[in-house]
Amino acid sequence: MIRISEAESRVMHVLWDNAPQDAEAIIAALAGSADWQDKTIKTLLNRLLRKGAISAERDGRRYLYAPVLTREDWQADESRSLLERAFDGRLAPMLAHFTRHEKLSEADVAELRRLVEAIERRQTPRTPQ
Amino acid sequence: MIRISEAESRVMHVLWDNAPQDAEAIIAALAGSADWQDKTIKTLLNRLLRKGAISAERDGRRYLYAPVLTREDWQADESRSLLERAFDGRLAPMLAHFTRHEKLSEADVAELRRLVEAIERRQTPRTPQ
DNA sequence: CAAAATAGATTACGCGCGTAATTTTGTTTC
DNA sequence: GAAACAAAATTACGCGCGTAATCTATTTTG
Repeated sequence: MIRISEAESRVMHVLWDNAPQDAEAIIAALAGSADWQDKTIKTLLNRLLRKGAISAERDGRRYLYAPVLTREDWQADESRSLLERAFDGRLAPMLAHFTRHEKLSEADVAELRRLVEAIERRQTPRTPQ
Repeated sequence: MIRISEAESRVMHVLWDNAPQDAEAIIAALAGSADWQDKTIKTLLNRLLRKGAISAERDGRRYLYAPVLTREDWQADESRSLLERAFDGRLAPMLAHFTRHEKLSEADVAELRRLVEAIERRQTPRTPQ
């Protein structure tokens, strides 16, 4: 599993939103959110490359970078890590935590209800045939 | 916010399950799960002390350690961190991820349904008065 | 073509972490 | 009381991370 650091993940977000991009564009995209020198971002790009989290295709004198690790796979890795580390792998307590401790908008609640119902339909066919 | 490392959190789990305990008991409790020398665990205890995550009360020639950081607070910190880092702070996509990608037992689903309904009762009183 | 600019590659450096070993201090035993 | 033991305190060390600066090679400009 490709493990990326917090700082590296911020660079990944830029590429997940739009790829491929060259270093200059990535630096520009991060100018607002992160207070980093351009060299810092180059370092992060190189580390991501070495880890195989992104690819680099030469384009003249520059490289075009693109994600290899997908956002979904990374979210899955991080989520599973939290689940194991903090909730002993048990999903229900974790979901209970989120619903109790995070403020849910009405839209969140509606979404959650839809999810539950979708799962129930898939999992426990209520009236067979 | 008290930040503890992965290894440190394993020591915390022992104390969350049972406190106070002396170093020897903690070492014994970890003997099965972690493959650590006793010195390693002592180091982790000292780091947790310096961070203020645990307390140590002298008891003869030993210390009795107890959590200061609670399991619930730590779970909340870690959960929020994941939510921000990986899901841009938006809860619905995160919940969707969990329900889609993790295998839910029937008990999980039932629990989830109870949660949704509890939230709905609290949040959107369906038929006022 | 020489000089300047620039993208990328290499190197840097302090800090926390994982993983202990060594040293000190206080207690128990002969 | 000296020796042995044990618990705690201190020190160690390589690695990744955050955060760059410096070096190198190539392109652009005058």
